Amino acid sequence: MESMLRPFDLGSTQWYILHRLAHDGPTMQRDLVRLLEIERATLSVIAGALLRKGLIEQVSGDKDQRLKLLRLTPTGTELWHQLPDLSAINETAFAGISDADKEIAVRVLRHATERLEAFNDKGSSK
Amino acid sequence: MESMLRPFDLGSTQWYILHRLAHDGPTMQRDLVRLLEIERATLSVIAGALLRKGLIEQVSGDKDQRLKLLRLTPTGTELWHQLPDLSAINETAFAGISDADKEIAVRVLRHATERLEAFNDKGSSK
DNA sequence: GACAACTTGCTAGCTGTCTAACATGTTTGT
DNA sequence: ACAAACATGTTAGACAGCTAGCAAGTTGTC
Repeated sequence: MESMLRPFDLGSTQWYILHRLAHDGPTMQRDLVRLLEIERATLSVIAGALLRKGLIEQVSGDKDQRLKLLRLTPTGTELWHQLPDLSAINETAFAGISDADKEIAVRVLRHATERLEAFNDKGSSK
Repeated sequence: MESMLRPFDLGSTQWYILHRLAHDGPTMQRDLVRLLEIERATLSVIAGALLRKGLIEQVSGDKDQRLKLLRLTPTGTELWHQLPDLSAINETAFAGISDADKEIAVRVLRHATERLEAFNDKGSSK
């Protein structure tokens, strides 16, 4: 994914943000934190990169001045349409693997993740 | 893993390097690149961090002056013995998952990785 | 022996991730 | 109404990873 995006000077998380803005319209920064499951601070830096490149705009909310809305600029929209189709990545990776096996893999990883998060929370609260 | 090592000011890859040096003795930097499957440049930086902290030594080879041998210092050995047991991580993550399911998960991920690497190599040589 | 090719390591610059600490704005509770 | 608590975003400093390009040592070929 990184290597397909490199010619466009984009990273994978930058792509996810553009994807969201292109498909679901302007989005609150707060909500992107939940959607992408990254920290506020991480998003702040990455959004800063997209801002710097002029691909998105950041507008403060009306009612709640803390909230900031992210939205594609015309430049950003134009770039989005020029990007290659990344679905080949998924198809390449999982071609020839049965749905049953994919489901098992997902389940194993999800359970491991949940257990490690619980373990970590327990340890840190002590 | 990161959160268990944080109190000791170590990152996960730093731990892997110490692990190798503690269990298998001094190792050539070149070989660590293969063992950890990271780039030369990445190892260079991380070894630099361990050097800075005085946990390892870096010695140029006799015959081939390019080669550098990494080895634990007494300080590094001492720290290693104070580190907590990280095997709990593995046990926590995969407790209650059958061996068969674990094997399937490993297989799915390995195949996906191999296919993506092949895909990537093909694309870049064009 | 000399020059080319390869190997090894390093630095610079980028991406992404995190925690900690801070600034601001909103809500809540007295 | 004012102070405390909570929410949102930013900056700073770490860690880990990558590519590109440079420097230096080794090897191989003519």
